[in-house]
Amino acid sequence: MSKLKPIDRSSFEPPYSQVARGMRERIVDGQYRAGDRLPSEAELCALYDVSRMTVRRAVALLVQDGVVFTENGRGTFVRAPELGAATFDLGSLRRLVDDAATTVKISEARIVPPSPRVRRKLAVDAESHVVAIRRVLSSAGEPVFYHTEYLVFDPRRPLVEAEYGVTALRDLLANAGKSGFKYGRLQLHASTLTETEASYLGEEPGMSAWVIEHLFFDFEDRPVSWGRFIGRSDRLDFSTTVGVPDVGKGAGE
Amino acid sequence: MSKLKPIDRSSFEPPYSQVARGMRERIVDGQYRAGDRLPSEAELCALYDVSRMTVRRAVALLVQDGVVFTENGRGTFVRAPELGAATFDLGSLRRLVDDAATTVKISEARIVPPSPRVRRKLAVDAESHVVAIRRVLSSAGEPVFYHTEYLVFDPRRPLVEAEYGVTALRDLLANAGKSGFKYGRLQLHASTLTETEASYLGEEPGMSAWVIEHLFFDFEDRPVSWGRFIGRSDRLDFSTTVGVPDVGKGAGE
DNA sequence: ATTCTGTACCTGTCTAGACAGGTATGTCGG
DNA sequence: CCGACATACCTGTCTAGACAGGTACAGAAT
Repeated sequence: MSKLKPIDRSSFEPPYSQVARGMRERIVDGQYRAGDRLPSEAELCALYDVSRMTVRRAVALLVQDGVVFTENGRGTFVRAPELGAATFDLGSLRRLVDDAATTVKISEARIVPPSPRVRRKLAVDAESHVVAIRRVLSSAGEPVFYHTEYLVFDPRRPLVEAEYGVTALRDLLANAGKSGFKYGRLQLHASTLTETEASYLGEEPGMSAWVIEHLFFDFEDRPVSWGRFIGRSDRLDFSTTVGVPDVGKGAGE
Repeated sequence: MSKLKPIDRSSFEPPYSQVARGMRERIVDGQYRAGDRLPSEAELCALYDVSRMTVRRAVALLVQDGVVFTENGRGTFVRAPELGAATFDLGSLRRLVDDAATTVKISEARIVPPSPRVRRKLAVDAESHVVAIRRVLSSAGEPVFYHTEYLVFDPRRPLVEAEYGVTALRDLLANAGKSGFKYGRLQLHASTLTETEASYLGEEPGMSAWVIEHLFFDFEDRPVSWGRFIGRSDRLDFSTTVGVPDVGKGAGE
């Protein structure tokens, strides 16, 4: 066990990241394999000539990435890639909305009495009203997603037209900074296009599609917005990796 | 700004977790809202009477959960819930396989010449052979998932029958400890059941379904296993939350 | 009025050491 | 043979302090 890769103190990359990258490389190389125990923190301190907190931070990075796991009193071990540990994110949906070539057209925005389903979702009675918004998201002129949203209508605070537009959607998806929501629940479904949805998207009914259902709550835990994104299954990319595919990504904070 | 909740030094919950929970509660209460700046680390040190590293660990927990974000030189701010930041995991698939009521039946396991698609996925030529495995996962007697897998056949190392069975699948999904894979790529698709798939699952063709496609690589970055899980869309739960739904979950390590 | 600069404040990073508690293992006494 | 105990090693947690570098703002120089 020798000091194979000493820390470059003049580098812009801080030591904890260099240590993490070094260990990651050894795992990728196969020097340490699934189940193997890594050198103890004290040993790594000596190997890289850094303090223990720095080593622990490096290890914490690898733990966070699912590359290794620690057991109290035993050591740090390389984790085997697990299919069940995979996570998928909505990155491609976010990219779609952030893309300049994406346009949002509001096909409908009016105050309606709530349907039974909307009543149940938004926990409102039949006498109240909701704002129904339907949008079509297009990328490069081609319709990609059909979005329906129902907002609890508050007659005391009439909303500005702009709030239903593109900005509101962008705030919902990307960083809002200021949104009236406390939290939201999301569900991902596999479904098929109805005739209405297919007509909006220029596809054929029965085609397999994604449904992203979202329900947002205000600070009093009352539901205020319920809606669904519906789009062709090939327009959203849910792909991910388990294990240690490459090293390049471990550097950024 | 007073010491509202002093740290309980006799509690089993370590101080860093108590601090994180305290700040989380204040955010949930609406005391701090999206965009607001939290007290600086030095202020939190004084408020809770702990060292700065303890405060930083607490903040790091909240950052990891997406509750707050930090900006160098400016401070720590409450993050607004973003739909685009949502992540989905395969927890329900893992639970399904871990469940004692789940059975795995191998409907086929034999050495076959690879189809063009399998040849492409596994990067093998037409002269080589692959092991084709088809499994049906049932929960409480009811078929839930249909799994097809193709393994590169290595004649030098004939595999044990058991490796194709339930154990191999469990290792693939839950913690394996020792697997021959270095990493894997996963893709989630929305699709519809073909006639073959529907017959295995006791459903009707055309029904919307999940497809989880997986491709695993060995330590020489060569693909060794390609396969797909196919199942009814209502048998996998892809639900998640954005923002701060509740406080109870912040305690565990 | 504009630009530059110092300063206060903030997060980011690192150190050296300390104690607690879990884990594995060997030894000793029964 | 076997259980109890001591011990070495490991990760988990915390402290007090230090320096670096980014940010914002007020005041000085132009």
